[in-house]
Amino acid sequence: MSVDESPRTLADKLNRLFQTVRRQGDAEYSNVAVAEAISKGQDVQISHTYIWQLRTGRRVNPTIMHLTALATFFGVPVAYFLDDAETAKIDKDLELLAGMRKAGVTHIALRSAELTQGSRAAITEMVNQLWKLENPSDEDVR
Amino acid sequence: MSVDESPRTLADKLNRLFQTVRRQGDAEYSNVAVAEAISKGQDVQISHTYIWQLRTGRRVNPTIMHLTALATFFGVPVAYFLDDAETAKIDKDLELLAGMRKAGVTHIALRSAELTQGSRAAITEMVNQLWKLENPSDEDVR
DNA sequence: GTCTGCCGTCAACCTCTGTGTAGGATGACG
DNA sequence: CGTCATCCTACACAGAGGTTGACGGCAGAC
Repeated sequence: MSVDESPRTLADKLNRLFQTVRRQGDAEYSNVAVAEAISKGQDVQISHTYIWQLRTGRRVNPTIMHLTALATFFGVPVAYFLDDAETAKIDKDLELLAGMRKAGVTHIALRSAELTQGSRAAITEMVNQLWKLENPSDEDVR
Repeated sequence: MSVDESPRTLADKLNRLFQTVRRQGDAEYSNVAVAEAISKGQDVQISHTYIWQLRTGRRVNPTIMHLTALATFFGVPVAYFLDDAETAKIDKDLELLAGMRKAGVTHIALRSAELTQGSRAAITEMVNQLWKLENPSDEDVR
């Protein structure tokens, strides 16, 4: 894995954390140190062996309990471990959705939902036409 | 749990999703329906019984694989289940989100958000007219 | 009525996550 | 050199995560 590239697997992400988050600018935390710190600091038990398995990709499907414990220790949001393309896409939609409140689109959406099939189709068509008019460059739909 | 309060436990959060995210404005998805949809749509196996166990709080510590599968199905980021701040934020949009999911409306809403002010006004007007036509009894709601 | 289909519930079961424990490698200190 | 300490690695196994299959309840169709 090159240094300036985004880590992709869970193991990569975890290793990246070990590599960057250090105490006093010293050497990396050891698996044992992290396991002990978590077991004492939070009321979650975790073994150094298991951390090693996660780092080496031998185990890839931890429970949310252990994942949050690790995230908490390294001071990153849990989403750090889960953030993939799919999540990014959903986030984008949600962002747009939130912005729609201000734009007054909420009304359109909620009302449209209560219309008959035919009326909705008409609205869809109209929206599409207007959109094409205003976005001549973009060819296809998301 | 009161309706306008943010759900706290995993079970609560999951139930909230079932309650708000429905198809065609109909009844809630059944556990069986969700299990089948996930097993077919994504390449993740999950049993309806297990979904029930999660909803009733009998199991509280799922693996990230199953959690992401559920989040993906309901169209929310995985962080919804894990980060309470994120949960509160998303909950606000959930009602709107539920409205969007009804047939054809997602497209209308998302596209409308990208239109110019004038076009949006035109659409709004058209929707309003149609809505009044189809709902003669209701004078002015919401 | 009863048949069919789908639902939520339950308990027994199986799979795999996560642990205990120990081996080998390396470096610090005497 | 030997000893101690601490690390990463390995592997068997306990037990929690997740599944299977069956039961009773409830609605609609015949």
